Amino acid sequence: MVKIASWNVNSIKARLANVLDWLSAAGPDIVLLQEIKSVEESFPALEISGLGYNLAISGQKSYNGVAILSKTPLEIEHRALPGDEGDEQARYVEAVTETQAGVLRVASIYLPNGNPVDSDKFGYKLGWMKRLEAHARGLLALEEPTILGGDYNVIPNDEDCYDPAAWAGDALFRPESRSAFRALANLGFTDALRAYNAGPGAYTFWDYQGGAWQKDNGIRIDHLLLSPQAADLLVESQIDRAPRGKPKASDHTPIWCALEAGAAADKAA
DNA sequence: ATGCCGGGCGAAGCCCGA
Repeated sequence: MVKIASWNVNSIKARLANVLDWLSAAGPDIVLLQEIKSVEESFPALEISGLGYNLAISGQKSYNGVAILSKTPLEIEHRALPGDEGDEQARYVEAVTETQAGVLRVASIYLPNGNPVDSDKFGYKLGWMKRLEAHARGLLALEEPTILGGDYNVIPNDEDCYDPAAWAGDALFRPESRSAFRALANLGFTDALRAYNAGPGAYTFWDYQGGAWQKDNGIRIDHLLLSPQAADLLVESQIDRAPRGKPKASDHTPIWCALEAGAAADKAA
């Protein structure tokens, strides 16, 4: 079984102890990190490789930054999302790795927030999503097990939000954002969590403010999208709430899925 | 609640996040 997780850590330096604790406790094989807020040179590589992980990093000073950790060696395919050479923000890294469930292609995605919606940030978000859809179309044509995971900054449906009315108009909830997310998913991806968990209350983010965690005022914005070949291997997917309740927590908590070779054959039998 | 927290930067106070 290969366990693949995604976690927006909101600074890898501020979160190092929490991240090391969780890696040791949960033992994921592959981890997609977002908002590391670090360039590659100052990423705590020694500490993380000490737990047996190989690294693929697309870093940036102060903002953004994504990484892939994997217990099997990584071959980097892309350090940025194709389609705009002028885009300087570190929000995408893609690699392939040979696991016991076969060769997997994984991408760590930090999709732009897009607020405020009357600024060019919203246009940047929607443009970024268009580029992601175009790239994902090409990835699907490869017919490989592929996982596009990360902080999508999109609340897909009303049930993914504690109070839809409070989020109406927000860039995470605007019809344009949700429509773009559906267009991507509808190319043929499986939302791993929703394959195993129906209904409301499956949140991955709780604001630091207003006691959101204590009140469970959460939203689901971190997603694992699986190509058909990856979905055939899917055996489980969950949100791990434990890290959000720890001291000095990130405002996001990890989401993970498990893939197993021969899962489709087992399901059919 | 267009920032109540929290992080980066850098050494006060602003930028940014969702």
